Amino acid sequence: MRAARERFAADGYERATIRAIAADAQIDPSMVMRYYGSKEGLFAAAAEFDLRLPDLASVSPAHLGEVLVRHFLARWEGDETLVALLRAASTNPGAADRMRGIFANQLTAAVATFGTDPALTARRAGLVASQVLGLAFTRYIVRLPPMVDTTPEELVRWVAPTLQRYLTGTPPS
Amino acid sequence: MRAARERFAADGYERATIRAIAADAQIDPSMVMRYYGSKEGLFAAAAEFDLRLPDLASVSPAHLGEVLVRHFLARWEGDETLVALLRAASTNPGAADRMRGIFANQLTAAVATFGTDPALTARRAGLVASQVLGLAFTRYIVRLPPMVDTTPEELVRWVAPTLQRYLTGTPPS
DNA sequence: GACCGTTGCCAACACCTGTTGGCAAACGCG
DNA sequence: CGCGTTTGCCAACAGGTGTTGGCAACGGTC
Repeated sequence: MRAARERFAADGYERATIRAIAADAQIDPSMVMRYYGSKEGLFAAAAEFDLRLPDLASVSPAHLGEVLVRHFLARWEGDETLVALLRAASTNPGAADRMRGIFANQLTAAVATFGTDPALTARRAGLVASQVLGLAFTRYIVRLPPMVDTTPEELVRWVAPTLQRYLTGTPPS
Repeated sequence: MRAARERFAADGYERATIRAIAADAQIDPSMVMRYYGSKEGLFAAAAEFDLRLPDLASVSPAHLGEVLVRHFLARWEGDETLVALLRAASTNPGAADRMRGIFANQLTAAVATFGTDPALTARRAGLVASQVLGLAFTRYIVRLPPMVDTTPEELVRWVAPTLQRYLTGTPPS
């Protein structure tokens, strides 16, 4: 399972072969099939993920953005599942589905916990996702040098105000 | 060529097969090889791209963010080359290289045209890239509903202030 | 008309993919 | 011990991949 996540994170869905994963885990490829049924099943099991978002209702409203960026960065650096999902979502419809589900459900739910116009929560969550995923995409996938070289803390300081505005800012005219 | 771009944009690098591209273009797969040498060569030719960034020096400094988002959105909607590149960059190292080059050179150069601390231009460009690519990723690749349903003009209004701050804002303490 | 480069098509190669079935060994339990 | 289940491995299948070479038809040039 760890081997699967590593391969999926490093190579994406199509390049990560069952044979390579099995070799990493020092088992036979057919074992993978017997346990997970198919490659899609394996990926589905490997991409199980919980954002573990904190309860935003108990966060000082002025620090929502900061808390969120810090949380996402920590989650990303500590668990390569999200990177695997991110890579795979670009080419695999099932992975894109799952990513959509994670952000639509977990993130939108979190955004909804603190009082905001219900008609806008989905859009606010979407905008937050766009910045957070863009951060991950440029830092972990494309590896743009300025994004890789910047420390997490510095990124937090730059990006936090963005999320703060997406979350609590007044809608533009 | 058009068929190649469409396939790469829709399927990503590994799923887009030479045979399928050739079938779309109603030619023989071996013709593709003779013209472009290899699949990588074909992709390199198909992914040739110019952001066509406007001259930022001649833009009112207060509207830099707005002009940039609008330009990027128009560029993205009108030419699927960028989507192809974005999809492919997640799994193909060569495509990631090219994407890095495009944003490192073209975008950083544009950011450098208006006076800003040279030590910060790369970081500013990186942050802009993170928001712009995140926007594209959530809208065109993962297709998060709130990002797909929002009109370009509304997106401009939400995102412009973000880019504006990344470009001209004072660095956070 | 003779020549040569291009265009087009077909078949095949070598390789890798996910997936399947069978068969031997090990294990748990009555 | 005996027996059913699990574990592990090997070989093979069927299909798809990028890539190659050859061979016929065409088109312009002298």
